Amino acid sequence: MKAQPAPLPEELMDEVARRFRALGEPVRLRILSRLESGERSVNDLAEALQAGQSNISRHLQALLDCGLVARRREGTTVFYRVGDPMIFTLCDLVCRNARQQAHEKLTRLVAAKPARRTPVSRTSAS
Amino acid sequence: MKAQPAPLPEELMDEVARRFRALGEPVRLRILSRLESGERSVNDLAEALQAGQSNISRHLQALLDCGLVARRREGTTVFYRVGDPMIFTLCDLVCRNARQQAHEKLTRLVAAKPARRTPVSRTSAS
DNA sequence: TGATCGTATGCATCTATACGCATATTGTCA
DNA sequence: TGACAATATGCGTATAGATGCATACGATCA
Repeated sequence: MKAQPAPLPEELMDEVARRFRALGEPVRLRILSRLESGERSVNDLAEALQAGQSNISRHLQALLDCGLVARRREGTTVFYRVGDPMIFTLCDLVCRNARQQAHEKLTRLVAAKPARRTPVSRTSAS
Repeated sequence: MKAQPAPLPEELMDEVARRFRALGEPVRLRILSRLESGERSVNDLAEALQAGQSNISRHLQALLDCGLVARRREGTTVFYRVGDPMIFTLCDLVCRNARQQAHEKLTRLVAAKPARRTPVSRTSAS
């Protein structure tokens, strides 16, 4: 009777990684960004993002595999839409984080006393 | 001097992608999971995760580059800690998403075909 | 100063994946 | 049924990244 608190089941962790990896691709983020305002067809996206149709199709497939988007047929065209608005919450959080760090970086640069030329700028970031 | 109207399209999106990509690696997620309970040394993590020391060191470096972890020296050992607790919010969200989808998948399977007889109740994680 | 411990890194290898091109597949219409 | 439009996919190539091994680097201590 092992009532493990189950920190995180191996398998689930891999699934989580899969999703993060899906989001870790600029093109896919751009796709999702476009989908924020509504569903789009593959060609729409390919044109808007200046990318090959097959390329976009594959990226959409990857997002679909993770359930990050959903799709709907209408004749021969397929419209993709965001599968879970949670995505944008994620992006907002990470975005804030990135801005924050960029800001800190600048602050450190300015704050670092511009003494004589640094011989070997040691990353004091430890 | 160019005064961009949108100060965060391309470049910031790439930064966001960088962070998601950093999180899109099972080993790194496991590292962060271990760090949730407090700071750990490289060797600690390597042993706990049954991985090579150099491997863990590199993963930590990758996380550090994104500011997802921070570090502190104490003698010859280096202790890493979580850089922004936001990480766990992200993981929670994605985790929920993964569970949800797993559940839906099961539901669909059951609804699709009234299986004549449940062979063995599969461990429905949720 | 030399020995040692913990960590970082150069190098080689192997796998994953992004991309373009051509083509297959699927749905619609004349 | 044939032609066409939109999407998906097989294949080859190029690049990124994960991993292990050996080793360099940095800090501590005898």
